[in-house]
Amino acid sequence: MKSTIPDSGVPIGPAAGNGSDRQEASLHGEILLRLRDYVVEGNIPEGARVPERKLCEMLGISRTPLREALKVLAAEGLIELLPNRGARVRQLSQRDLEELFDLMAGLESLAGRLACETITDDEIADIERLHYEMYGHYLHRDMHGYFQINQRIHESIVNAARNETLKTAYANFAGRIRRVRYSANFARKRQRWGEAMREHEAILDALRRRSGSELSDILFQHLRNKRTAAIEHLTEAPEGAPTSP
Amino acid sequence: MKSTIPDSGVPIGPAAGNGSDRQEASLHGEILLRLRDYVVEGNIPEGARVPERKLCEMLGISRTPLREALKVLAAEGLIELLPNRGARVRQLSQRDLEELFDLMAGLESLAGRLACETITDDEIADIERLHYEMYGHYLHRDMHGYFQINQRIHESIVNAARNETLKTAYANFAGRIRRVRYSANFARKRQRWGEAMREHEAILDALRRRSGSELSDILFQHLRNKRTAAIEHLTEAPEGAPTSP
DNA sequence: AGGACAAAAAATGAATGCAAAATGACTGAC
DNA sequence: GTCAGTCATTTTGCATTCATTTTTTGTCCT
Repeated sequence: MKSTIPDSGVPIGPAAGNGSDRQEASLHGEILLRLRDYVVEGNIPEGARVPERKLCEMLGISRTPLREALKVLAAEGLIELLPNRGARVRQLSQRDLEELFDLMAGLESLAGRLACETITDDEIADIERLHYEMYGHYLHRDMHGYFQINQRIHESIVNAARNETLKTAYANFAGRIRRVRYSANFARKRQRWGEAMREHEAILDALRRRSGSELSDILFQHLRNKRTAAIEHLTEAPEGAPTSP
Repeated sequence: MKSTIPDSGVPIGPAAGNGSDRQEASLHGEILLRLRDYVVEGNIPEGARVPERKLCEMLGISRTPLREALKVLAAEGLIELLPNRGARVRQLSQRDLEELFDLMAGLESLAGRLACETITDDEIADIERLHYEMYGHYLHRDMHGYFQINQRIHESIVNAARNETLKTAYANFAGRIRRVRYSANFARKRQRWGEAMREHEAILDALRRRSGSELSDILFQHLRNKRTAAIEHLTEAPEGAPTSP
């Protein structure tokens, strides 16, 4: 057996009904979007070799635009290209994950600092609403609901920074760890959960006072704690592939 | 012929003696490195259209690997690809520059915070040496020398963070504004210069005390001030590089 | 039977070819 | 004299083709 890609019928057909209405003018752009999603969503096992041929017939295109897309994905850090041996989904070592988490922490910390400069009362009110909604989920021990709101809060902070470049970079790095992040979310223990809630309150407090420097610290520490929990969880339950470079 | 590329004989010959010994196995990798440098160093005027054909004969290759490299450069934000109308060097608006400077400030601020966790006394001593060397340049009003050391200090801090992912991201964004940054360096007025020196002393102080949170603040503010000076300078002298050909 | 070597098969990297779109120039009308 | 429309040329986007490199398969020898 050569193909390492799960052959699930027609995963990404040529003109398969794309749920979202986004459409790229060029073929390689279209391919890029679809392939990126396909990889980010974890449809290809980590470290699996990805024969161009296979992808070509999956996507119903020739190799040229596909290869262009692969180069871009490699530049984004999602896959890696081995010379003369094709592409493989990038395998993130524990160290890579730590570095990525720290980087994300830094970016969100920056977002918080910048947000304090320009955020409006309305925006803060929105975040407060989200916070209380999240608190409800916390009280009901609804982890999934909690986590979705949590994501939206952090997203709101990044948006409030009013820095598209930062937002793009944040999205890029988020994509790299999305697969892991997902399982990491559920790694949150009860104890850590309560802690996180308190941290979120502190975040709101600093935001209300527009104390950028404080918010920056709190956000960084908050995400640092999250990182620790996530990494712990991953080393406890190594999902299929053990971490080895 | 309305080639917008300065036709300086053999700008990047096929096997032109590359000063550095770095060599990529694949052609597209080689091309990518050379084209990136070529663009970053400002050999192509901003917003200039870049016909593939021209680049191909400049580099002595066919269009396929070139186009792959262009896609990657576009993903990196150095150039932009207009559908069916080729590539152009990305023109950075003032807003783009502000965003990039802030992002760089955030990354360096993060680097400082992380560095405080693991930096050794020797590394600090190295930075102190650089600092005093820089102080010498300051006293002698040697702006060029000052600036080179300044770069090395900031580089040392990023290295001390021991985060390759951060370092790569930092290098990427630095590339985007390198052209501007270069002229911005010389924008430093006397007054701002003295200020910068004091800030650098505060940086060293926080570093010695391993106070990550403080260092983070100081670095961000330091780079914020730099940003202001740079943007001011650019709006004062909007068109053309200070050093005319 | 197991391992080493060699040839076949397949995959990758790069070049070329072809259709569609865009650019530019020329012509003609007002 | 200016502007609009049409056509030729150039350029881009993608498919196909060619040349290496890698991987697999098959055979032979120990």
